[in-house]
Amino acid sequence: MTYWLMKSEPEEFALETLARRGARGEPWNGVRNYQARNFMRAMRVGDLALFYASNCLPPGVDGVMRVIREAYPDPSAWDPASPYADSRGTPERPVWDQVDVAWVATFDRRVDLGALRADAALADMLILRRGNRLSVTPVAAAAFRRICVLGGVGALKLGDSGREGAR
DNA sequence: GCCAACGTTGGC
DNA sequence: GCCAACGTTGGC
Repeated sequence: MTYWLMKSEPEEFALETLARRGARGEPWNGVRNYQARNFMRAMRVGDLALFYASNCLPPGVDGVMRVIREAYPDPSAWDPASPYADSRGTPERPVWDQVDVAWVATFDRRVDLGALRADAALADMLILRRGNRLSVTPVAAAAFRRICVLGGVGALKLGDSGREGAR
C-alpha cells in the first residue's frame, strides 16, 4: 500500500463534504499538473491519503481518505462550464485523470503546517519543501502514521474504520 | 493583497 | 532547445 497527500482548498471542497458522501465517495477532479496526475495514476484501491487543506488559515491536514477507484478520465477537462476546463483533453483523447476517494477519518483537530514543520520525523515530506506546489504527493508510511497520531487517530481506529484494503 | 517559487507557453 | 514572459499556487 502506498500513502499519499492530496491538497484541497476547503472553501472549494472540504473533508466534511467528503464525509457526507459516505461510501459513495467523490471524484478527485481538477488536477491539471502532469506530475500530480502521474501520482494519481499510481494509486491503487485501498491506498490511504491525507486530506490537506490549503489556501486557508491555518493550512494543514484534516484527516484521512481512501482510494476507492483507480485513475480514469476526468470529464471536467472537456466541460466548458467547468472551472477546470482544459482544451488539451477531449473525450476521445483524455489527458487528465481523476480517482475516487472516500472518507475514512477526521482528526480531532487540524494538524497544521506549523506542527508538520516542527516535527523532525516529518522533515522529508515533499509538502514541506520550499516552493512545493504539487497537489498530489506520496508520503512515507512512517510520516503518514506520525501525522495520524498527531491528529488523534491511531492505527487501530484506521483499521476499524472500514474494509481494510486487501493488501 | 503580496510575492516567491514553480510550471507552462511561445518566440526565436 | 533555450529562455523570458506569463499565469498559478499557496503561505503569510
